[in-house]
Amino acid sequence: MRGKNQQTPKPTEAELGILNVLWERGASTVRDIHEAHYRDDGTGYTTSLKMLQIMHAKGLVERDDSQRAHVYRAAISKENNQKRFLSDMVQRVFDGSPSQLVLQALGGQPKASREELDEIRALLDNLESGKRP
Amino acid sequence: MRGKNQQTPKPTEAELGILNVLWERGASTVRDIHEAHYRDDGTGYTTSLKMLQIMHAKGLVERDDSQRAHVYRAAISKENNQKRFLSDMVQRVFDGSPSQLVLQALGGQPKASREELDEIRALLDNLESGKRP
DNA sequence: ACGTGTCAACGATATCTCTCGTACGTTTGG
DNA sequence: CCAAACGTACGAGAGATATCGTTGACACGT
Repeated sequence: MRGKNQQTPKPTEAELGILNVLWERGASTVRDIHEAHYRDDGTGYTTSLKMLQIMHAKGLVERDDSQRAHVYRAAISKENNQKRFLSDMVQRVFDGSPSQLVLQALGGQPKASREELDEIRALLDNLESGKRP
Repeated sequence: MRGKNQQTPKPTEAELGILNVLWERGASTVRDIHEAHYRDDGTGYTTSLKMLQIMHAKGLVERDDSQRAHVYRAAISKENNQKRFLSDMVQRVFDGSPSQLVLQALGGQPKASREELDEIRALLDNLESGKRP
């Protein structure tokens, strides 16, 4: 089905919520994920299950079905997913200019702390001094 | 109409494409927008029209219907929309940490030019010296 | 006055995402 | 040994998004 597709599709809203659980807890059963993420909103267990199945069909998660309760884990890394969303957003909202995004992000309401600013500055120094292949 | 709901909904994918055209060209007729944006993909004219009508109903665009060919213009600024998307994304993909987004954006593949890096550095200096909301 | 072409308005449809109910198999406690 | 609990699979269906066809109004040249 997806033999040639080099790229997994971009996760949807609900899928992202599940992926966040997997990135945080590591490999988990459907029950675990459901308890951790859908505790309050009254969502049914089968909804979680269906989500995982869909995500598995899309290649977003992998699973170990050797046990009765299948164990799912994220098939893409959190950082990779962040880059994916980032580049999509740069393309669609920031005219393909990453720095424009950075400027807007730094000037935004949720202010970055002093430490974080320093961290960013450090990264800037790193980028400027050594050209990384 | 401006009393209670001052928040326009977040633009969808297709709506964003149209908004980009409006931000670039300024106020335009449906025909203009259609020619500029849907030239290649064979999308019909009525599709463009319908999108503009939907966006108008949502408050994403305003229009001047004094002429026969109505003239549409964006009802939200590009910068505002960028902030909107940015904060949504920070929340959903970056655990609410804007600096994490910045770090990922700077470290990513898409080249950030020397000039852009300097610009970012300048902004950093600005942020550290004087606090201006 | 009339036909031709452009336009807005509206409804119908296809597709995607998310949710749940039901069916059915497996494990386990009494 | 059997029933209750737990697990997966599957399909139906609600809601949103995007696309298109059709209809009627209006302007303009001849």
